[in-house]
Amino acid sequence: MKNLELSQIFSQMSEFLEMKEDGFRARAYSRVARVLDSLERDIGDIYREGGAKALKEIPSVGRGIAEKMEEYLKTGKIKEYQKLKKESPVDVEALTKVEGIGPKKIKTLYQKLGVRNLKDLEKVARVGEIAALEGFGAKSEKNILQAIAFAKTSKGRFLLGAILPVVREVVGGLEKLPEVGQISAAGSVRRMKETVGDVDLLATSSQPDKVMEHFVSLPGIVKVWAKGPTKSSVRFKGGFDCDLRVVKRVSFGAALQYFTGNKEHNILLRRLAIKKGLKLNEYGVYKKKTRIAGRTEKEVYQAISLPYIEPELRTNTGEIGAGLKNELPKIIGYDNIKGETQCHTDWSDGTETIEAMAKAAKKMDYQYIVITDHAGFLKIANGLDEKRLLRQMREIDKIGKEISGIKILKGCEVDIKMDGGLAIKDEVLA
DNA sequence: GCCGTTTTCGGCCCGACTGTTTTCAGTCG
Ligand SMILES: Nc1nc2c(ncn2[C@H]2C[C@H](O)[C@@H](COP(=O)(O)OP(=O)(O)OP(=O)(O)O)O2)c(=O)[nH]1
Ligand SMILES: [Mg+2]
Ligand SMILES: [Mg+2]
Repeated sequence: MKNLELSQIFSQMSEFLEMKEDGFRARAYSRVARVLDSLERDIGDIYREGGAKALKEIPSVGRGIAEKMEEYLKTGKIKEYQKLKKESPVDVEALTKVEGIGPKKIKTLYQKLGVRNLKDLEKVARVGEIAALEGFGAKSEKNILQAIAFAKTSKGRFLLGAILPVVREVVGGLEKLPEVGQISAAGSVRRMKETVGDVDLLATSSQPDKVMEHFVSLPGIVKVWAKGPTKSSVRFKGGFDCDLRVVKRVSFGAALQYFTGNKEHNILLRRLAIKKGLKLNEYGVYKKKTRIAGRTEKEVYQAISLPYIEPELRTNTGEIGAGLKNELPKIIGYDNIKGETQCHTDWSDGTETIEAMAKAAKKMDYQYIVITDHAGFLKIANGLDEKRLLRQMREIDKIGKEISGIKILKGCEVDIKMDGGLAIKDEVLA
């Protein structure tokens, strides 16, 4: 699978082109890198099956980039990339990971100080050579040194499941504030992407300064990257960043749309707005100077002739085209889930009682819950033997009569013996 | 470099924060 390799090469080419002030070509390469990152299929398979023609059918891939993909798949090299790299032999991948360092600064640092990699950068910053540079100063030199240190301890992307508890905690810390109105997770967390690069949060308030002041002094923050009245960004000690945006109530929908992304989805919406003679930003949809939508996301989508699109679908994979034709798929929501079919209780290795589990399921509007504790010989999970299993069944019947509005069903996660048979007799299971 | 039921040429999303700058470039979301 060469998708990742190609994406990284095109990302670097984008930075090199930006150094050469070729902004639009740079954007084309950066776009195609993002497309490759989220491409489900192996680029090699696509090429083998359909050749360069199939490559060009990938959005944002045209003749030029298809040729480069083909060249890489055939030879393992891209001449254009090697040429750019020879012109500026710098490790753009590592250097751009330093917060605040981009292609233009890399160019200056290379041309004036010969900086090629992180080590070089740290060295020239330590001896004060950066501060003396035109366009830089004492502050930027200090920031660079700090940012290098944080880049070294950065953990990259996080699993959604690992970050959700943290999101709840930070949201909880902000909710306490009387100045905070609405608050919501945004970004890749709200889109429920499997991995997230950071935590994005949106709040409404008529006193944003107070909210921001509170935000940047939350416990566990090790660095404030930026702080302003509508946008602040911090690093937590867990190695992840958190961005907070604060807007007025009237802009909540537009801001939530903007901050939920993804980036390409946003750009497509904004282009759609332009086509209609409108302007879309995080404050609303505007006709000339007047805001015509912004309070809710639905309002924003409708103002540009689209149905509401669920966050999970905002991935720039055809959802806008589907929306225009009213062919959006229905996604399975929490309220579509009718019951729980696998759960453990304190009868085996769970922590809650049957009654507590049933009540929790009822609270979630489930119609039924199946109790499936371990059963058989596995002592490590406190598995039920036949006697206890039968006793549990009687208990389930009893609790079922006590709690109305939910059906408690009997089941179990039964061990399989070495000979392939089940560890509980059929008569008991039936 | 990509793209098109307004275009095969001429556009390409739009705004916040910082530092260094006397008016804005660079980076980031
Ligand atoms: N219009 C516009 N919106 C952007 C741009 N960059 C980011 N955004 C919006 C959409 C993103 O989903 C949102 C949050 O930015 P992030 O960089 O945190 O991206 P996101 O959370 O989608 O992915 P992540 O998992 O953090 O890498 O901000 C941009 O260049 N233009
Ligand atoms: Mg994010
Ligand atoms: Mg972010």
